Amino acid sequence: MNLRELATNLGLSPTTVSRALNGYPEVNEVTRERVMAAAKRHNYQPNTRAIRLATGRAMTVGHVIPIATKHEIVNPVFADFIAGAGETYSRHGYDMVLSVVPDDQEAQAYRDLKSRGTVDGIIVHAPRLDDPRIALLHEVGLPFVVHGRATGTRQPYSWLDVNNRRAFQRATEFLLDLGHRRIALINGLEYMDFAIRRRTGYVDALTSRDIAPDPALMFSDEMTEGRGFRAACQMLGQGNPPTAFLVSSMISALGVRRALDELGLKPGRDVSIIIHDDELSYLRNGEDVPIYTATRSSVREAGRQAAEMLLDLIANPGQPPQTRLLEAELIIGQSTGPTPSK
Amino acid sequence: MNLRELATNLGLSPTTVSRALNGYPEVNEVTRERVMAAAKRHNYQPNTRAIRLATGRAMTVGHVIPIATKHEIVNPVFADFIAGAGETYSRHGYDMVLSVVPDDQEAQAYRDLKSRGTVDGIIVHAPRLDDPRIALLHEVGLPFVVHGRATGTRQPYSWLDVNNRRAFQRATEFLLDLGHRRIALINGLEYMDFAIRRRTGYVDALTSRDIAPDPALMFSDEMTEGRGFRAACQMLGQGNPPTAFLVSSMISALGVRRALDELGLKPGRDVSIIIHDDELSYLRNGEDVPIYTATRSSVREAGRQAAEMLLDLIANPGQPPQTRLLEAELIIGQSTGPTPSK
DNA sequence: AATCAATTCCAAACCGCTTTGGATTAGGGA
DNA sequence: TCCCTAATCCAAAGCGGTTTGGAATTGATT
Repeated sequence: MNLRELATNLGLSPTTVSRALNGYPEVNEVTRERVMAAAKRHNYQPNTRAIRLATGRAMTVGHVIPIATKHEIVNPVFADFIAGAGETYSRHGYDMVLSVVPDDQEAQAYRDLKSRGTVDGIIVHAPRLDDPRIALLHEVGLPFVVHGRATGTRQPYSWLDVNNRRAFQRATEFLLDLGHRRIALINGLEYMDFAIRRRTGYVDALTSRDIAPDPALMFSDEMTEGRGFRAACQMLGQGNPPTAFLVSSMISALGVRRALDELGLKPGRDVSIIIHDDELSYLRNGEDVPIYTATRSSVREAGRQAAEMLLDLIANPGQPPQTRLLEAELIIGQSTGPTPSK
Repeated sequence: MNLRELATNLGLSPTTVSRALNGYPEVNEVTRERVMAAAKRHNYQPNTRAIRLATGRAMTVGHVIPIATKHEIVNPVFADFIAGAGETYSRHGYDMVLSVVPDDQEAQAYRDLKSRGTVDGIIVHAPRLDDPRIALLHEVGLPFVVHGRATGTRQPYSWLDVNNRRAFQRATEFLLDLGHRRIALINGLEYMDFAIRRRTGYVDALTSRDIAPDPALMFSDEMTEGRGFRAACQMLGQGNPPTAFLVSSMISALGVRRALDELGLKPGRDVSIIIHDDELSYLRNGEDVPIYTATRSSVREAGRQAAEMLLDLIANPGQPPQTRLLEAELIIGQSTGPTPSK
């Protein structure tokens, strides 16, 4: 059932039917109701392909997922962010397309998305230091919102981010207040923007209490269980081991915990741990009471809001870039305690 | 730059240009090369919206992600499956759209996808016992491939699945061979098809050795860390505790491990653990040597293959349903050992 | 009664591509 | 030389909607 059929069926022109369904004022209310009823009765759904061609809008937003040919790791935060963003899109009648591309073809992927008219806008994931995608998307002329920020970028752009610096500063201060002086940082890869900001927060907190950051206590790598385990083992095995860990990810923390287990150390008693908790739905920080003390910020909510921002940008072109900084909560769990008197 | 411009630019008709670019035989090779060169030079990309309308094909496949309004958990396997499927799609010039919908609107989502012509085919995730989506999609007339199977379904349909029954049967036998008699099963929700099959494999292995399955050792619920922890605590706290655990998910196993830690039990020595390992990229079972003994099957590879199957189904309609059963490997890690003599 | 504006509807153009059904030209065989 | 086929190319008709620019009708105003 298409528009033309419906129209002849009603004894009306396609024009009128289209207008009736789309709420234009130049159609009699009585007629409109007739049309609406007929549309429902015949289960008429306008063909998206035709709408898109006619209006020139794709009614679609794109998410590009670069797959590294080497260590092909999917961002664990991705699924929940997508779920949040997806909610927003469907509520607004937008589709979401995911482009999975080898990471060396990412730029071309954006260009194609634009020139083929597949999407109206883009969400940029996992921004890095001096991320080239921002300049690229400006050049290409596709509205976009970055989930995170890209230190070093000159041009203004729209972003939504968690206040990573502040979160890790507060977490570090919390540990300092508990008496810890040897605080380790198990961070993500340092070309990732969030990792840089978290380190900054950590270092700031230490130096403002006249503690020199110890490079031996600062680790940054992919946030996997294995890397977390190794880093923790190494740090705990050295002469002057840390009494507390600040860990950028729940998953790395699993590894840290395993290291503690192997050494017979109990979190919260022998060693303190604070993690950053993205509230991933499949890896909750405890069911009712938090297991880990954590800086917490829902990545799904970030997805919802980033999508809202993007749709707004698409609806109102020429608008100046929008930014939104979310504050993480510091929640107290069972993984932190005063420095053991030894 | 669109087709018409390119054509006038070349002094040709749009017809010829279209045919030249799409490899039709009724165009002179010399002309074709001229056209190709001009297309590249002007960076011409055909508008997908127009192609879709003209050809009637969406060049898109859909994945519907139902979000439960209650326990809104995103399938942890989802991201990697999508990554795998996405690779296949981009290689074939297909787009992937994700529809995030409240779970009570899932049926309508499929209907819309069809009647609005948004997609050419669908991947069905996480099938259940007597899953109604299969009959629905047959009725709607949209090609689809199920990732998993749906016990109880009469009509034939295309699916790709891991041999869950066999995997868990072998794993159970392995534990039996090590001398274990009290083997616990920490399973997923029992309305999920895979969970049913895994239980069947487990029960079969036990009964064929004349061991009656003990309901007190069989747990099934959402596969979260918390539930795994609770189940393990409860089982280990009872009079006749298990000496081995068979766990349906890496994530549940994290909880089981935490329970063991709290009781001072060491995996592989005091208690054995076998998990099912989907080879999630962000939760590897050890970096080089496996931590857990596991039944292993890459969900990303499943995504790749399921997508191939679907594209094949789309390209050759009227084809009988295709099925593919992947065998899981049983890999030996450090989490299993003989029953402690005690 | 005549005029004018508002209301209501429609025909046709358009979005950018594909595809059908020729038309034209060149080459080969009788 | 004439006819037929093959090789090239093109005009025009879709695909299924939206949107522009009227046309017809109605009602109010003078």
